[in-house]
Amino acid sequence: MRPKPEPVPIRDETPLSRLRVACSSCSLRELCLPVGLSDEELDRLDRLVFVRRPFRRGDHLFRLGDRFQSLYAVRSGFFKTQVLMEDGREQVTGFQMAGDLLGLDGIGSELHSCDAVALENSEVCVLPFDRLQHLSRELEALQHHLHKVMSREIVREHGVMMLLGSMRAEERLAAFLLNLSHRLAARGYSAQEFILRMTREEIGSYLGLKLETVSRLLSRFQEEELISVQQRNVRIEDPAGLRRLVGSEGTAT
Amino acid sequence: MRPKPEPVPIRDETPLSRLRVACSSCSLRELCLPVGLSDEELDRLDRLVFVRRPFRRGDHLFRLGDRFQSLYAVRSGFFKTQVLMEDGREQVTGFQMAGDLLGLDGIGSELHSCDAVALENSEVCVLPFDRLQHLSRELEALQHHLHKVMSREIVREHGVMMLLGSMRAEERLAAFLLNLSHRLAARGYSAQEFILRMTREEIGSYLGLKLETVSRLLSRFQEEELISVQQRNVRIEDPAGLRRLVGSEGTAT
DNA sequence: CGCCAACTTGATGGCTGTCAAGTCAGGTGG
DNA sequence: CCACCTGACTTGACAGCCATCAAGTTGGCG
Repeated sequence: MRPKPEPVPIRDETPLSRLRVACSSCSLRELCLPVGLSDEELDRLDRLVFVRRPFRRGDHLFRLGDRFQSLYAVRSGFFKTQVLMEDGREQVTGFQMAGDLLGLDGIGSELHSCDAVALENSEVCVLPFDRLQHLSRELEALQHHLHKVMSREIVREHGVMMLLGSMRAEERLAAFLLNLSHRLAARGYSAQEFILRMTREEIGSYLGLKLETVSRLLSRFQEEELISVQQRNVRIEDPAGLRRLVGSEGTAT
Repeated sequence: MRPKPEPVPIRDETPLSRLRVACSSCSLRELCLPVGLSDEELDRLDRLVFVRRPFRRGDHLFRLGDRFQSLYAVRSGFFKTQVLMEDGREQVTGFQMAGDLLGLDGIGSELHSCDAVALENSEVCVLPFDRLQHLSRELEALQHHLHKVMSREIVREHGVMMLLGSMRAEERLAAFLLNLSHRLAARGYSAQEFILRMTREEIGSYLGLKLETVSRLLSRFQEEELISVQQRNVRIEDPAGLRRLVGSEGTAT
């Protein structure tokens, strides 16, 4: 059922793979963990981060049941996280792009409680959690930021619960498109035009809908001139119209 | 629409209301923040916790938009948290009982992003967050436990997303009843027989269902001899049968 | 005792799921 | 370079689950 992952050592410390990445010079600095750190603090964070080799579409960053050791910051590319039921049903719990953190689910039980899968060729920064925790005891700004990141994840999930529990299909999809647009814009990409990195089925799983419903709604949004869609290429033609559909700012992720 | 709260100072430090509560002697010690602290560490935690006066049914512990200052540990009673949409729709995001922590949503933005409402007469311990954060920089065990609590909240919400996105109505309600039963059992109450502290509408909101659907399903579960229900009194007659309905251990909160 | 909120139960309808054919695009091999 | 093949997507017809609307019923409380 689930393809065997290529064997990827969690902490390969050989000189070549332990290529250092400088948070201090990373373009994602403002979106990722280092927010608000001083130069000296950034330098200390730099010393515990190391890049892991790239992932290809379909590769698992971690799986349900894997031992938790590190958080991962997406450096480039796109991931999804999903939880599974015994009968095989799966629920996508989020889509992560550059600057987003992965692995927070594992802290509580020392085991990962979901799967993280690359949706395209991607690269992550590895943050060994014990060292991160140790450092955050010394750097107040880092500690505070880590707490904020976790809190924001909780708030994001509240938004998803609202979406799944109280919205109709068209509201969910409109909120999803607006959210994607906002997040891409925050990373310097076009808010108006973008490429969906996930399938209709993955969107549907995230939104609690079937892929046919997602497809039908995308077609209908196009007829109503809210968007243009061709395969995975999307252009938001009428953001205000989409916002009207949702009845809110579309803040849910 | 929303009843005006009775004015409740967030930090009333008058001698009477600042009754000290000893974590070290609290019966919830094993469920709440102090897990794994030494005597000396417990003592230091004690010094920053103080009890707030009781809440009555319907009182707000905090509201969307309130300034975030403290976490709250439920000492007795029952709360719900909910998020609101502009058009008035609301989504219950959780039910909190003794030992559960409230307010994690506020850390990220310094503002609370949901409402917390007492479902019955209740009492909470107030944990000023800046002092908690400061102390957790010195006490590794406290720091680690705080991270675990936040991580577990994220995992809990994954479970709710699974519930809302991938389960049918009867599965959701069965999972809900099993979860309530487990949590009450963990606190020393009967796992078999308990009182629902929330209305059918609140259950429905949490589960993404209408109150009529909840009511119908409870009746059907009773016909099928899975439970006995009379108003808010519930007795689980056939936990295995409920578990079979869910297809999983019913771990979602 | 009477009121009201909470709850139950029935009838009906609509949104979204299910099943079934197609269509399209990209990649591979001849 | 082109034909084929496969996975992803679209679209239609139909069905079922759950929402909606509408009466009641119950229990708690003033």
